[in-house]
Amino acid sequence: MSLTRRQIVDAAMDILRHYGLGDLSMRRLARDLGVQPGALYWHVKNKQDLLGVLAEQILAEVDADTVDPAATDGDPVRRLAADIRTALLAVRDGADVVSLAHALNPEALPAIATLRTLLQDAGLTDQQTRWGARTLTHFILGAVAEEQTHADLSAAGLLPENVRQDNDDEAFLFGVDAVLAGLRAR
Amino acid sequence: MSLTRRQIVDAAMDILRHYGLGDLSMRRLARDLGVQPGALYWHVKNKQDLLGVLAEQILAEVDADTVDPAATDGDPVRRLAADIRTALLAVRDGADVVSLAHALNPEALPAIATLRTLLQDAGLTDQQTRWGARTLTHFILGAVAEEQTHADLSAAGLLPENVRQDNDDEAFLFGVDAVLAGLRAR
DNA sequence: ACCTGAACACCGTTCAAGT
DNA sequence: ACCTGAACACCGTTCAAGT
Repeated sequence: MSLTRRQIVDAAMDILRHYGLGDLSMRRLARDLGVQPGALYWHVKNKQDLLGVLAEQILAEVDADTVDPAATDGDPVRRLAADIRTALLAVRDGADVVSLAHALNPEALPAIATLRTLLQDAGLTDQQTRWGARTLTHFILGAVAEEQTHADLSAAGLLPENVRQDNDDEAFLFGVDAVLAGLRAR
Repeated sequence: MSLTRRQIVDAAMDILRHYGLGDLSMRRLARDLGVQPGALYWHVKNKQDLLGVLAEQILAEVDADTVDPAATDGDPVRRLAADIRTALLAVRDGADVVSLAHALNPEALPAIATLRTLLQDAGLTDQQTRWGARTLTHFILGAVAEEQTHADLSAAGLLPENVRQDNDDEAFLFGVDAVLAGLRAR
């Protein structure tokens, strides 16, 4: 049986989950698959391309939950933001991976496109929707990336003295709510 | 005359300005300075340390402007945010460099600490201040990083089809204002 | 069609040894 | 004190040649 794109993506996801983005190299990936590095390039354009696929996969189950319109608890945007955060936290350096992918190709991530749709539905103008979605996206990715870096640092060695252990869940929702309140106040 | 920490930092800043973060390697830096790579490690702990110093320098002139309390035009937080953005935009990949530094050591960047101070002065509670500052910081760094990535991509090759050329200045201030309005509505 | 072998052009960091 | 030389353990990517 020959190597598969799926196998490559799965092995990459494994490295990400267990060792983080710093350990995810094409060579390490090839080693894990028992194959020469060059073999990967038959199935995948390059590393960026691979990271893009990983980013999509990290956010994949988010939309499934969100399509469900029956949930009546709270603001839908708030819920989607929380779901995205959960998905990012489920994978080591998830926020960094998605940030990279998002930087190179926004619009490619459905979960984030959905943010827009929901804002649009809430009755904002087109421009408010676009800029509002960008504001929220930057906040979400930045906040979770900080959480994960913090977690990595305190797991590995010392983090620089200040162990300001804020409640991350609360802080996150505080930020989301602030942005949403601000958007509606426009 | 022997090599100096200052020379190293200045040469690094030069590479950053003209070629970007992707070209800023310790070996390239050594080559530019006419010295062996190992020599750098006498003056600088490691690359992360160097990037931290660069981040501080990128944001250095921001505080100078902001200490001036005589300016009466508009919200001081809004002005500071705009000043930070300007400082970041002045250097290639400035937002990425500062994001890296901020991830590894928040509190180390005075300009960003000032954001907190200003929010505190505006009469928010301690928690609102901390979380509000985080929200704003993530937005600022994320928004400018996106601007610069976009600029890099359109300068280098093709950016993926969608040349959504929004007005970045307006979009940025829109985001800042939304967050600020949201904070005050709490 | 799919992969190996081998190369090209790089990295960050350490450290004995020199001056 | 400060730097060189040389090494260690890596990178991403390409591509002729094999099967």
